[in-house]
Amino acid sequence: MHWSKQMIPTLRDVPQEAEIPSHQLMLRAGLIRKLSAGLYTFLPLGLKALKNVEQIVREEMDRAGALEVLMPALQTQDLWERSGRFGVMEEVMFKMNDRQNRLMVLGPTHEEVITELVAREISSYRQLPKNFYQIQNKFRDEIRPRFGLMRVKEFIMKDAYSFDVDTKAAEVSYQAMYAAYEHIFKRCGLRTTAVEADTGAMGGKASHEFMVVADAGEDGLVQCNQCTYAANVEQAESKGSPEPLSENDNRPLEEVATVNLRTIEEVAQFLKVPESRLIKTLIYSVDDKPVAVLVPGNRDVNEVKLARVLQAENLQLANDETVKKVTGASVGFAGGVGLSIPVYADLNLEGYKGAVIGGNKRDTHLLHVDIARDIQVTVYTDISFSKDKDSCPRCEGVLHEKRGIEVGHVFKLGTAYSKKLGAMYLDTHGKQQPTVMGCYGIGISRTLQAVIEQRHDKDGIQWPISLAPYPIQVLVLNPQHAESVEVAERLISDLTGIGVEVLYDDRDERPGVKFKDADLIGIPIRVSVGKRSCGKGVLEIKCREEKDVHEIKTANALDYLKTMIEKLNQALKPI
RNA sequence: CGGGGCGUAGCUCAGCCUGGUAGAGCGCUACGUUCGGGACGUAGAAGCCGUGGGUUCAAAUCCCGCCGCCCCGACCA
Repeated sequence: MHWSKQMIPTLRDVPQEAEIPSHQLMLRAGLIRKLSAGLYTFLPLGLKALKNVEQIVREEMDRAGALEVLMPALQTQDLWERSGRFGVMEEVMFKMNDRQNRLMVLGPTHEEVITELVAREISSYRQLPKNFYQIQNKFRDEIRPRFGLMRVKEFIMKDAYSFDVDTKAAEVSYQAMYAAYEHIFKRCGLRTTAVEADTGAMGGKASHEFMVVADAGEDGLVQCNQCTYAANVEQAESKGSPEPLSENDNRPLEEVATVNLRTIEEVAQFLKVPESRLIKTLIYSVDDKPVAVLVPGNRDVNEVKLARVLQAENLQLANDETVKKVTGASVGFAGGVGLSIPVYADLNLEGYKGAVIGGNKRDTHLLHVDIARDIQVTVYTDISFSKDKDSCPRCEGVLHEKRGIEVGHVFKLGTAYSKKLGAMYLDTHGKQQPTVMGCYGIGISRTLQAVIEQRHDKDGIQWPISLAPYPIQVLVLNPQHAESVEVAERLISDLTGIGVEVLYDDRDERPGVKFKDADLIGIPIRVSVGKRSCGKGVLEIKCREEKDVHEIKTANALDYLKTMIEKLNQALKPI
């Protein structure tokens, strides 16, 4: 492909709209252009790379025995009513009416559609297991699209759904997908970390997210420095901090005036104690009943964990009025002592002594709190967020907090959808059973951007050869120099002959411009031809990821390049 | 949706405070000189100053509304 015939609108300046490196580079390298917030056009180079991701995903899904289908993006609302998810998902769905005034939605995901299909088509254990996948556009009315392709309103996703006869068989399907995901991301040149995750609005029993560790990530995760434990912070078990939080203090409770000091920070500063010495008391409304929640002053309540512990449908911080009624004081002075509502205390607080807590009285806190002595705790349980440097819940190691981009997610769904939508089969005894489901997503477009986020330098993208729009780029430094052109075109024709697609920078530009653009768009192998190299009878070959330029005799160049491509491919082979 | 910022040429931005001829660099077109890491000269094209209203003799500039975009938060497979 001649550069002059391609459409590669590289930019010298960073567009104002882009903040993170991968987003900036996608725009500058001419991969994408924005139509509107959260909506992007893929330009030719971006589309080629995207299709390469798709192809890898397709190959690995096929290899894992999944069957490709394509479901409609446009769906009827009643399907969502039947699964009972219309309520939870309504906010993110684009909705419209057809000409018969039926309410339609653009699919944010496809559990409903596939389960409906399976309900109709599968009726016997003999037809199971099955795993269906598709690569298709999903639509979500995101509250805040951001970071280029990271979070958008329309994006490309691979979603797969497995159906099994029982939990044990479903586990096999789950593991097969987990393994396929490891292969996929490895082939994409990504380093990912699989973390235990919350299942959120998907429902279901267990899940893992595949994270690309990056500062620009939207999710927090913790990872053990010794064992393999890693989890989303939403989910991570908290074994607490290794540092001792309390001191041996057997003095009786004592009131202290804390006039207008409401926040943990203010009180800690005033009393000159570390924030961890305070006990944070929060009043929650749980399905309209108040409960008190106690966590160390330096930790935050994890509402996901809390909701799980309380088996709550609806959980929110209580309003000021309730707080006053329950504690007798306004927000800021609530404390766990002497409350007549259930008190849930974080595990980290067990055995706390010498603590400080709100006095349930305006402008008052209590000193020398001994939680066992002074507070009627209903139960100690894990309800706070894990923090950097917490002890690992699995071993003696220490957890480290990182940011991650979620590129894939695998869920064990159980039978919730199959029961609601009637995806039943007859077992060997002729009994009706619900299929046991799993679902597995990969953000294709997001993965593409995550690769750039992880593989770039100050000059531009560093594509893995598996995703690169072209594996090789040939620069003719001076198109006026007939011999250069001749040498270049002969090489290109040789490469094309063995099935290697080449980007040929034939533009009448100064060499510097071509070098800069080559680095920016990140083609893995660069071959330059100029007067100098022609004089020596060599070609200059450089790997985008390496510094050194290799001078290779023109006659040997083809073999050299073949080996180089092979080597680059080899490095991306899954184990 | 709450908080913050920004909308002026294709891109990056100045001009706005203190109202009076719409600017720079890059990019683009033509010609010439150049030609191994984003060249130089000359001549050009290109802007409803986001949008609607108001104030004023006069608005890119001051005031009000709206729209769009970006960031933080809340929210979210």
